Amino acid sequence: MNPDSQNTPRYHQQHQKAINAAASVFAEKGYHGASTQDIASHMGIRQGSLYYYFTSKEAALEEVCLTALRDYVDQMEQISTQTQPLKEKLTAAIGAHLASYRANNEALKVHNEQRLYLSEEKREKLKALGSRYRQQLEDIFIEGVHSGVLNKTLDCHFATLSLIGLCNYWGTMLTRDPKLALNKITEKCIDFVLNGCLEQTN
Amino acid sequence: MNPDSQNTPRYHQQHQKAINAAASVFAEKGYHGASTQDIASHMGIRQGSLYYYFTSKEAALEEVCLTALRDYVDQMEQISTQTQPLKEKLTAAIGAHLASYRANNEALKVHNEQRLYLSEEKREKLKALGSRYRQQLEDIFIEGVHSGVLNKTLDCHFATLSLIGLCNYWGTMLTRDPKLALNKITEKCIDFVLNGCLEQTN
DNA sequence: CACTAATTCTATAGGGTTATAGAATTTATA
DNA sequence: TATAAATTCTATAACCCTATAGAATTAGTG
Repeated sequence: MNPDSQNTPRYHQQHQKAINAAASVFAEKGYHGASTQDIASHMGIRQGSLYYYFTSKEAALEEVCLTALRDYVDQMEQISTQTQPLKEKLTAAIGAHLASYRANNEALKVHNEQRLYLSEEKREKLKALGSRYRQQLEDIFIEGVHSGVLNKTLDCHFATLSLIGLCNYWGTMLTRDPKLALNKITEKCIDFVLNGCLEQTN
Repeated sequence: MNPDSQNTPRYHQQHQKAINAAASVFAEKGYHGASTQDIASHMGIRQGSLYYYFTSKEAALEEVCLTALRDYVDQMEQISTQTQPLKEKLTAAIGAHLASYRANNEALKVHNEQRLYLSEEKREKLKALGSRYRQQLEDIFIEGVHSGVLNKTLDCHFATLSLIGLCNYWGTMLTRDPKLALNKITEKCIDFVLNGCLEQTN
């Protein structure tokens, strides 16, 4: 394969199709449960032809995870740099997180559930992107504490991770049950994170 | 195999060992990523001999999930039927949940992450147990609302699922990072769930 | 249209997998 | 200790899987 044979429009288009097919198949069957045959069938080519677009099955998983994270981090970056009140920012962040699950973002599911099956080396690449995302979310919390909206004693790191855990949980639910209403879940998540469950005693 | 050859003490002991080995291997490599060879090696027998204890690899996964849930539901049952104030009950429930992760309860992790690879038929069996657990946790929330400790407008079902999502997230973290302190995480989870992040305005 | 480059295909090497049959061995019991 | 029952082993059938080589086809260009 010529080194720059990958610069044709068709290559880009098919490559993207391959990543989507891999995301879809990995999301449904898991990395080890899916075969390269499954991915090829899903995009209507033969098993062997897939290797024109991926150097290996593991490389396919890596690409799926990377694209998922990239889209995701970009979105978060936009939100976290906008100047708006905390609640709105948090709403935007949670909404974006959940919406991308509902938008059948299979790649995101694959990243969350399957990335551990990557070699340690490949996982390192993902970590950089992942922690950037986490940091931006954490910055929202920190800002909220400084502005006095959030509890002074809040452990922002813990809150950030908890919110991610919560969103991943409900994100999975949203992909699993199409009857769940995205905006209702989003609202409830925000209320849960901000107010907790206790009766306010004021 | 004689139908009641499974009533010897040795059979029970080895069967248990097999379930533990399967849990451990499935937890590390995932259901499809693990081979029956891996499980057999882990308990020091040959691959073929494993089939004296499991009728199939899938049956092994089912047994792992079932035992995990059974232990778990029993624990929750005890907690939810004790008469003590809400906060204590919730603390006990969260503590038990997280502690069983930290106690290297690999079976629980397998149940959460791998049960979708079971046939639908087998998953049905798990659902019954699972919803019993969820119901008991939800009862704690409902009781809290009635007694006036929790917010009157709280969606108890949503809160229950969110708590489960939160605990599963931190549970996974606890198994992944041995440096995390169980009691601190437990405390923080309770605080997060009860008070949320907002500054109280009283 | 002729020629080249890009894309896809077929075929296969070299593995690894589950599950089973029947032999060998260990354990329990009379 | 002999005998039966339970447990484990070896060997293997019958798959499925990844990755590659080289041929065939399709698309792009002068």
